[in-house]
Amino acid sequence: MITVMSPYDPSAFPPFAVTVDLVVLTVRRHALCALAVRRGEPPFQGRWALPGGFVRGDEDLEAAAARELVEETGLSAEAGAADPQGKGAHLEQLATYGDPERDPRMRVVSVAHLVLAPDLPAPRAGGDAHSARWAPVEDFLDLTSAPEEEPAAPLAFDHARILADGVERARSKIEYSSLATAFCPPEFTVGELRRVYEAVWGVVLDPRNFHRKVTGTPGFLVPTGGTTTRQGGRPAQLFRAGGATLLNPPMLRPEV
Amino acid sequence: MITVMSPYDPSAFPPFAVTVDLVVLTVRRHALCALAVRRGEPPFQGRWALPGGFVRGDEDLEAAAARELVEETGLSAEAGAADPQGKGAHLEQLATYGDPERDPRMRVVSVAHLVLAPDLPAPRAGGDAHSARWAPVEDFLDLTSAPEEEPAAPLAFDHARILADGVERARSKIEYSSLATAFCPPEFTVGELRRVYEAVWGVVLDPRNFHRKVTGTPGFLVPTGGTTTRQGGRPAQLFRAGGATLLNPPMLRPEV
DNA sequence: GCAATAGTGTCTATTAGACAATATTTC
DNA sequence: GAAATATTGTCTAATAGACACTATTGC
Repeated sequence: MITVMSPYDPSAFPPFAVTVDLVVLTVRRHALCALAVRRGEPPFQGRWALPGGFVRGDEDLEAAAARELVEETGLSAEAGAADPQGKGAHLEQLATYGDPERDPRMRVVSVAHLVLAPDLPAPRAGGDAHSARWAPVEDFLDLTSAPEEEPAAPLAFDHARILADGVERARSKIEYSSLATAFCPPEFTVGELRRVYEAVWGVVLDPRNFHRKVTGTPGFLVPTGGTTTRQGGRPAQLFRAGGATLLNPPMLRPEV
Repeated sequence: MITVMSPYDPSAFPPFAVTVDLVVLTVRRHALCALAVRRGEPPFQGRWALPGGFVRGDEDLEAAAARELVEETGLSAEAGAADPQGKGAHLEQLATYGDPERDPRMRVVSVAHLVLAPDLPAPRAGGDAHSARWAPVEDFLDLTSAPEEEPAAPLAFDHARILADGVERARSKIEYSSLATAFCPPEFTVGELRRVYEAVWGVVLDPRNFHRKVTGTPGFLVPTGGTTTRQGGRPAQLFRAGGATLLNPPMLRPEV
């Protein structure tokens, strides 16, 4: 006999676990890197995975993501348009993954979040994660077009797919938003911002046209008055992120 | 005493219900319209709501959304890049809503999906929804900037927020993708496509520049050879959607 | 004829991208 | 001085948007 559930009767529903997984991206040494933790338990014991964990019974999804972020990295997160000057990292919801087979133990729906952070000291292994590390996203994804290549460090569960979606979101979003500044420290130079774009897109940009473009886009950058020579060469002006979230005109990714 | 769950032990997790909700959009009579159903049970009995329902225990999220769509509208859905010629409507995941208070009865996490469909005959009331209707999105949202205005038909739960997010997704996505064709029948004219953009964006576009732009964007439109006079005036060429999903150059929304 | 819609052509202001030239530091 | 990076300027090809004009239907 088949029992038809009343569609809005919440007393009869299949049991789900809900988790948040985090795609935490940063730029280090000219490469787009993701945070991974090593799994200490089955399944996929010993494999790298995205940080994450269960959503608590009285906790909002975004709060759960922010809590996991603090536990895994010590980073405080600021969601969405809040925090323009960037004490905390940028956090936004990415997508939700609910294939019935994605966790071999039971039905788990994972709400993935994307975090963009400035270059950080080595991650602290949070909670019971045996270890944590930053690694170039190519190590996990094999973004080369050679189909026979396997990723150097295959991720557990469907986390490679989630990471790929997060990377693609970051790559497209820095085109039309000021989000690239989330990868920079609170004060940064035009050259540092350009190296963020170059690392995330994997391209080389003309420093002169880039400079003219970003300084000419209203609301993108605000000069702080200071200068720095930390890149060598002529001292560069320091900027902080302006209030604009949507860039008009957008930055154009070359060779599309 | 506080019990700390092992972060990856799925035998200890708070109970969640997982639903899918649908933002189904179409263009009728020059207006962007959304599908709403009238709730037959508490809470919010008698109020309009987005169609949706529980995800089954062995069902993928997207499959659940497609199933609900068929049940509520009879529309078949084709996800993502599949089905370029459009028997089925376009379906994509929108976002996930999990505020602990969003359903007064218990913890419900809803994975909202966005559906874009051509103009359809009157919706058939599906399942136990007492009635269903298309209504201009402004009826539910109050997109006028008058803050004292209340929506004509306030939606149940957090569905106004979900609908607003879906409308914004549709508005931005037709800029840089060929998704506007999802609002058109399998064969359509440039003028019909232009009226889609005008309705979704709420603007008036120059027919001459629009024509030059869309016919000059590679992969956007493919002429079928036929013509029609269903709009009156000089017969217009018929087109179907080309294979391109990303438009380059993008369509530009005026007065941003 | 008039009204309506479709489609082409032309002009102009703006812009993306190439690249020359200059400025200011460290070594 | 050489090398590195920053910053400004100039040129050119492409483009968005305004809008004149022609084409083809129904009435």
